[in-house]
Amino acid sequence: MRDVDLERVRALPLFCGCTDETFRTLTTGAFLQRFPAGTTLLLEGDQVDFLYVLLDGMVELEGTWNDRETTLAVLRPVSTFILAAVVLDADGLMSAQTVERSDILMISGAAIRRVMSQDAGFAVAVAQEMAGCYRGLVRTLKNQKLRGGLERLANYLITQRLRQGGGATFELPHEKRVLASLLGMTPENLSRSLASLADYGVEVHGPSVTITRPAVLERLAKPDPLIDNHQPVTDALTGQAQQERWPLPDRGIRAA
Amino acid sequence: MRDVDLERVRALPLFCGCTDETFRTLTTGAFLQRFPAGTTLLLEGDQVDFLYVLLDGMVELEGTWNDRETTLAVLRPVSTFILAAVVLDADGLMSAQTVERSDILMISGAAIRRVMSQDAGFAVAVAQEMAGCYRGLVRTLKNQKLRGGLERLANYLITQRLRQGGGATFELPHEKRVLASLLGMTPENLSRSLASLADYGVEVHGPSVTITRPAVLERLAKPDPLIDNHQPVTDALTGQAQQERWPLPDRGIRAA
DNA sequence: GTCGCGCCTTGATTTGCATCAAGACGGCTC
DNA sequence: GAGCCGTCTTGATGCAAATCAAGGCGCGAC
Repeated sequence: MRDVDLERVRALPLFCGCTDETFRTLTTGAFLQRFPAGTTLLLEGDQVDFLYVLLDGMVELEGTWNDRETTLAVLRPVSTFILAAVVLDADGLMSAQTVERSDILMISGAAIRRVMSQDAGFAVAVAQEMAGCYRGLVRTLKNQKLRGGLERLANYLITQRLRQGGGATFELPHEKRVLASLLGMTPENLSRSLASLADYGVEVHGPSVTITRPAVLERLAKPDPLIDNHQPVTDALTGQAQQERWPLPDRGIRAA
Repeated sequence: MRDVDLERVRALPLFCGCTDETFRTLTTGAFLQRFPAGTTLLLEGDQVDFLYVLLDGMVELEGTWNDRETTLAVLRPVSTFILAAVVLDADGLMSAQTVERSDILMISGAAIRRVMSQDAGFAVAVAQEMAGCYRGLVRTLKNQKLRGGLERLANYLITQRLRQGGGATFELPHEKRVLASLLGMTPENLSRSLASLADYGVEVHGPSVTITRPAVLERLAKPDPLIDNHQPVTDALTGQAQQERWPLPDRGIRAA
């Protein structure tokens, strides 16, 4: 495994608080693998033996029931996934497959569980990461239960705009059918909803979206910091916990 | 605080792995309080200063947006809540209110965060509890996105039957309007859905439900271990992590 | 180039669910 | 007891979303 990759992993919130020894223990048994697009990494119900760390590419997490299928999340580097199943040594509740060719680091789950009880700093980092993932899901569930399809889409666009720098034009990060599934609607309905957002200043050309009147769109979307995480995504902030900690600077002051 | 209450807390998965010193640190600063029914313990967006432990009574967790409201969970003793916000020192994403008169132990969040980095056993327990909560939410989200209202209700009834001993007759644990909100439907629709389940051998008299032909109901509900957690609730198994660990007996053997 | 195959879009139709409205029932106060 | 309020039920209606169906478009294979 290349040093540059090791450093990227070491910089993850999940690993930056652990001891060198812990990190060495975890990475010596680990291996980095490259998967082509469309590879199924993990099937719902499978025993989970590894923690996965996405270093490059894109991964989709999905759930199925009764021949239906839904996208639960789409991951970008650098992210870890199925940590919860690893912590509890339980079966995975979702499937994972690559969307693009992806570089993925696989770390022994047994090693992670072993090391947690020896390195409190690492255990704390795992707890924080899990808490961040949990809060992300709470947001998703509220989004799903409280908003209608058009509102979910409008808020998604607003969030994307901010995450991609806040300019008027940005790119949809996935295929539209994936986006539809993520938003809990059919591709047909996503298409229609995008069309009807033209009235609110949204122009769509293929994967490129331009929001001409943000204020108008916001009046429809009613974004809410308790549902939408508008944190800008920077290189410095990876991992679910960090994303949930924002905006914590002033909290730190309050607590001090 | 009474010794008998202290012991119940000590026996929680979250606390039974920590040192005596950790436990003493956490509980000396804590206080037990009794709240009447309908008390709001915590409002969405509030800063969270305490970990709450429900010792007696019933608590509802809810989320709101744009004058809409949805129930995210209903808790029974002994449960902890808002652990994620405590771990990350973040604002709460949901409101909490008592449904019945409730005895609730409040433990300093700052103390919890402090103690985590000193007691690896405790930090591991927190990580496991968070992982269990996370997996519970994944199940909820799949339930919500993949199934229709009638299917959610049918599966809810099957789960309740098992949790209450598996007899043909059992009781709905909450008011029907709360149940409706939990299942993501209106009270009107819950009423109609219950009525239409008569065709599948479900008899309802007030809060009491009888399932006369479980096989027929299951053919409609198609329960799935990756969505429905059919673990029987016993006194020995409290806490989200433990509930997610079942059925682990044979996993232990495989791993050995 | 031409074919074929996904993806996306658009339209027509049906279904599921929310909403609106009214009434039944039980528990409560006075 | 009468009156009231909240819960639950039932029916009528309207809207949102899924489904079904057809066609356009981009792109790679050959």
